[in-house]
Amino acid sequence: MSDTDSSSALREGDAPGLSADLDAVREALVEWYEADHREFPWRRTEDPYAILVSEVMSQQTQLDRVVPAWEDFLERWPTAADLVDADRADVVAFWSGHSLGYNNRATYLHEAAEQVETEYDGSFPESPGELQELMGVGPYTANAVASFAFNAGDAVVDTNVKRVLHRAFAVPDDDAAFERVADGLMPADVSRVWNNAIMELGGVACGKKPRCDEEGCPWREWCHAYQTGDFTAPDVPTQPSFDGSRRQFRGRIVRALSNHDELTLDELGPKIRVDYSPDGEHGREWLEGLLTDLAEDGLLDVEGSDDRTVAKLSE
DNA sequence: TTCCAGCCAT
DNA sequence: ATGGCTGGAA
Repeated sequence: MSDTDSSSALREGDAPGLSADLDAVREALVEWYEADHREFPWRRTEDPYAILVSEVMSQQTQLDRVVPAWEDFLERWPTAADLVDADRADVVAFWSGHSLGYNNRATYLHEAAEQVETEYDGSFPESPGELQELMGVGPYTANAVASFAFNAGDAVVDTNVKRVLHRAFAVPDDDAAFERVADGLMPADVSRVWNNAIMELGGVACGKKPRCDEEGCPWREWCHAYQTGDFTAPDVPTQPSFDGSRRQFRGRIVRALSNHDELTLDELGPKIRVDYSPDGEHGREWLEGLLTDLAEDGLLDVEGSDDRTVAKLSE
């Protein structure tokens, strides 16, 4: 169920292609998932901390690349209490060192662990609503953790689920409609297996390139796209190119500082771009702007000014 | 080029 | 409501 619209029934036009035989649709998906699915290590635990770590890492990062990072992370900080005791600089350095991207997610995770320790005495809340109060945890992640750790989540709606619902049941490309249909489709008290199953379907059989027959999609007999041959997916906004972007330089700064403890502007500049010159277009002023923003994101500490400015990863 | 289990700040 | 954040791989 959505955080914003907790008890909405389906509306006219939400799912013109949804079969009347809801129970058959539901059963087919769960049976398909249980018969065969990818093995990820976080699917073998019910520890909410371990699951939160996997979910935060998985946001915009391919799952195969998350596996080794997740294993290393939990070996280093096995519990939320261990993570709270860690220096934030070490958590950020770990994140950067494992090429997980979006370094501020490392700070969110560290902050969330602190919230669990101080506000919940070390034991995770179980409801999506409370989970969503944790730093870095939005509607998707709250329902994922509630589902996979406690079997107590509402239907998740991510890009996989949207694509599946849009194709299978002709749900219009509208967030509220996706929420209502996802809710209406999920059987009661099975959020753990259900949310795994529907995302598995979107990841394996109903990806950008559909593999309906190869993967034995359980919904072929009801699927609007399978019948019409129109596998259009909801638009995913395209990102501006990464090369030469501001994000690229933020990433390089974090990586440089995780290797060098602390650096002045003129030491750091040449490490992140070959054409750095203190008074040039990409000089101290430019670099200081990036550092200030990174500091506001809680990733860095910056002290001093002008040529004596020194940056390091935050404590 | 485009994609990938989103969330936060404004 | 919109922009910013990351980097490896297909």
